[in-house]
Amino acid sequence: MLHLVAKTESASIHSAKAGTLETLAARSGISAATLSRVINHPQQVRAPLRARAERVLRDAGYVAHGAARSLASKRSRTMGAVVPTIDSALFAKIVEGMQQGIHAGGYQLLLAISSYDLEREGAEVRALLERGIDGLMLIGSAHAPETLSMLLRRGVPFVTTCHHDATAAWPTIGWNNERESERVADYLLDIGHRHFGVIAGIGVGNDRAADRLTGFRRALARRHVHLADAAVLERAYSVPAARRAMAALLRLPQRPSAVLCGNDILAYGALQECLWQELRVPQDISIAGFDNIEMAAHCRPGITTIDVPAAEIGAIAGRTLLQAQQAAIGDPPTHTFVELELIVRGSTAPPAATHVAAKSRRGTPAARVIAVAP
Amino acid sequence: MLHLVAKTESASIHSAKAGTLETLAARSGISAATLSRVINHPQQVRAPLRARAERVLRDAGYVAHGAARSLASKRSRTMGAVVPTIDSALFAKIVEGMQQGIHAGGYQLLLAISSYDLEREGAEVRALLERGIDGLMLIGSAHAPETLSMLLRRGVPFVTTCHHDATAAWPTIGWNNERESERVADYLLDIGHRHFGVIAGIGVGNDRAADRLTGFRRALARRHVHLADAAVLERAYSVPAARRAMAALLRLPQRPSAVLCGNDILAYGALQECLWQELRVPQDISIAGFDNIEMAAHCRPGITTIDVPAAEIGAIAGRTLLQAQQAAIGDPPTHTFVELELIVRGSTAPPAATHVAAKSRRGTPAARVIAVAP
DNA sequence: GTCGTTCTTGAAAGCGCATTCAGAAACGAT
DNA sequence: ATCGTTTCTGAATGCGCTTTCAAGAACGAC
Repeated sequence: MLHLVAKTESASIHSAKAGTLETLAARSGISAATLSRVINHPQQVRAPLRARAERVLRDAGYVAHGAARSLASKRSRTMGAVVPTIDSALFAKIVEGMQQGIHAGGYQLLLAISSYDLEREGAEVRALLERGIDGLMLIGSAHAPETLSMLLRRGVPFVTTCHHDATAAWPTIGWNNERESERVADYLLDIGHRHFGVIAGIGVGNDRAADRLTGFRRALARRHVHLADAAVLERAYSVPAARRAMAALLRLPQRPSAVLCGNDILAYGALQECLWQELRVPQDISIAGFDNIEMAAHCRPGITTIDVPAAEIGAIAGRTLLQAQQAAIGDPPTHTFVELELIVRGSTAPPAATHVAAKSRRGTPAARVIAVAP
Repeated sequence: MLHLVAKTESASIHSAKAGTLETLAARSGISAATLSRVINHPQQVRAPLRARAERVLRDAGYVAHGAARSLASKRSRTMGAVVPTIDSALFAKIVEGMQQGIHAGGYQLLLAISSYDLEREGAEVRALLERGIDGLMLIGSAHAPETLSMLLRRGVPFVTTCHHDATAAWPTIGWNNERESERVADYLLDIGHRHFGVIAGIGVGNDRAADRLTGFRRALARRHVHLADAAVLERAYSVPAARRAMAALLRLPQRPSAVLCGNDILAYGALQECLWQELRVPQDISIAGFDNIEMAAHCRPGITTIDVPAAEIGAIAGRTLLQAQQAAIGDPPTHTFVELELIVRGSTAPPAATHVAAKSRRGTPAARVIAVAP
């Protein structure tokens, strides 16, 4: 290692002034303009000269000065992303997908984290704008008005993901959270559940969490199934918080036969609490989640959930932003509606006889069930 | 929403030319130089003028042009990070910690992903360098020589994390992976295990995985415990891969009484496979991991592992890089040695009598056990 | 061989900002 | 009031690159 250091330090002396195009121009006799052309529009330079220029560039180990490039070309070759947290399999996958998506275009990713705080999000967007990002991905539909206006005013292309809004003036890539969570609830209703508990994400500043809760509520209301206020808990997305919430639900006078969770983290926590309390899932209680993070498939029992193709969403966001670079401003936004699948696993089953006894079981199992795993 | 759009579009017309300092200077009668000073060195401008300038800036909704700033000031206020993947609780937390760490200094994070590929890593570093990052965080000690030389030549401060190397010419923030995994093995040896299986990460281009395996081997060798080649599996960090590996270990003629895993993902997969095969953990088999990701504490049984304070490591990396901005080049690097803790949970226990029978149990339980959870 | 075209190429003009430099203003001492 | 200092302020310069712009080279048609 030390050897390596010594070696490279001598190299640094050697190429100390390898820096600018100007320097190379002076040294090689090829003008800076031509050198620049070779880098950006190779076909504009005739083959022989181009070959020579390429050699010069390569030999000097030339690395362009991004800031100067951005200043002159008015493009930073950088895209931004602001996510609530990256310590979530869902957002991590989305970010990773986006990174891959823009990588093809030679773009780099500037990442910012909002911690589920709209104000903080605005500050981050501003910081990214200041860095001159060429495009931006935001999560969901809930944003401070100034955040959006800042974006619109600067004319920086941006997309919002994890929700769908065909009326938005910018591209959205996602699905209808209300409808999808309705589907989960409908599925549990279909297999006979009538007593529900809900562990939702915290809805403040989080449209996905709020919409999913709304969806749960609507599905139950439509079937005239009562949902007591005490049976609806909003909790941060963490396993311990979910466990505590589940424990609270289990203490309810009328214990739910099924618990709808705002995402798989919550569902996983709920599941664990049941297991630690020696309850059998799904025999004693059914649990459903949302997102289909890796863990949902690999815990025991597996968690019934809605699959979200996170990496793909990120990739689409990236590609959409890439396309927006060419597109004329004013073009109508392209909205990508993402089809989600309900994945039924072992964490859900019809309620035990005692629960169903008084109720008649109507309805057939959900039609859109895609995969059935143990 | 639509309303909002309309509103902001009119705003855009209003402040269309709010752009540059030059423009504001012309409009306000305050020179661009002073405006710039108010932004960067407020104390250099007398209070009355400064107040006026601040109003001008605020009213215009001025947002600096990062590229121009970078070009003129030679600093981009941007730090880079290259991680193997972000879809891992460990790296996600490190990145998030770093983001928080540099946020204080007004820095933004440029994120790149190497997919455990050293060549790709080099390309990403180059791309980040081109963006003019003021500092960089890399994971581990394994890097292409050109990557390091590029960094050293450009004189960009960088740190490497998740390993410790007091001889490195740049700051390292981490621990000794060999030694820590030795500790895990020692603990299992201490409680009586003599038949081991190992599910390690893939060591190619991943010093942490390789070192951890070396540590396991060394601990066993020191106690003269044989480890068959067939009992050592290198696998990608994924639950399904780990499950398959565990299944293979369980088919071994001499079934191990304890399985050492390269990280918690592997341990979790191994655990799940055992459970699905109706084996009791820890009665029938003990499993240990590394990293202490959230799941390790919340699965059943909990996984015995080494706790890695990931977010803190990221934060330290960020702060170190921040400090490096002021520091003179040539200052000796500060290496941060991170103390790790062994966390014993329910996934490990002394081997069943049948296993220990022939062996005498020597040694006392590891001294450095920190927490004991069910 | 000449003239009109089309390609190539280099010189030069910024991109928007930070900063140096020198002049102006303010201040203190006499 | 005057001069010497110190503090402010604005004009001008340049960061390194991309991109006109115009001159020069190459080429084809006659």
